[in-house]
Amino acid sequence: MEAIAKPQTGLCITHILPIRDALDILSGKWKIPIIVALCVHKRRFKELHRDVTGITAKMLSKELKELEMNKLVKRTVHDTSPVTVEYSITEYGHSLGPVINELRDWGLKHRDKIIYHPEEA
Amino acid sequence: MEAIAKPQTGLCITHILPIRDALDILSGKWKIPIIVALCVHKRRFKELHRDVTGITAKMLSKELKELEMNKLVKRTVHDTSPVTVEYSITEYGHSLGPVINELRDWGLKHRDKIIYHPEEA
DNA sequence: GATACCAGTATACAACCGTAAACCAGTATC
DNA sequence: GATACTGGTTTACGGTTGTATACTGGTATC
Repeated sequence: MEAIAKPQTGLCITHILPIRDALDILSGKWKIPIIVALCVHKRRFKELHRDVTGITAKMLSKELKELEMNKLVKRTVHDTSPVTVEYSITEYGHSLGPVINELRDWGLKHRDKIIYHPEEA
Repeated sequence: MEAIAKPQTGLCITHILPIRDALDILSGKWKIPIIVALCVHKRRFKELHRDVTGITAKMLSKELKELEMNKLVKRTVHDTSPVTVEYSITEYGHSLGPVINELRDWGLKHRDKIIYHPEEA
């Protein structure tokens, strides 16, 4: 790369990099649906598997691990028999609320636009 | 990739589906960086290729087509020689502003958290 | 003993995302 | 003629994402 900083370097640091950070954590088909489901109330693995429509056990397991690593979701093992595992959203996970709300608002508006004005520029 | 996801019930319709719609359109490594770059000012292909650090021509071409299909970006061909092509953000593209701002805010806060409180729950 | 539920794993596979590099036509400059 | 600019496309390839199916071990129920 170049030794001399490009003019948009400032733009990158303050505008693009944090967005990439956020997208890295939230990307993929399932993470946000899982978070939304857990925001309503905590759930066990099989309950999540049923409630997050279409996800496979492998993906659910993988996504939950990543969300736990990022401190967005908490995994609690209860010493019952058989063992039950409970997933809940952390306080930090709740900090995603505004992001999720904006995404949802935009998605709803977009859906309206697609349905009612499909050909409009 | 479907423009509109399958019909479902309750929580899904009002909360999860619109988020999926939004993510379908914005997903991937490059779309939001491209939109952010174009928000600053319109650019030609090669300029974008230089300014969106790391993207390949193939991906840039592909992403621009998808963004154009979704009316977020406008492609204008100028009858110069050689032909110049100009990409600009549409008014509809600007409607993503709040989403991008929230993502950026959260990404900045997350970065702070990772840097200053890496072990905290 | 047979079945079912719990929380996942294991394996195999397909599709998509993304990279690297070469290549195209047309115009202009050296 | 050689090179470089314009805006891309083509080919080849690897890595990740995501799906499908089967399976584990322990407990409880029928």
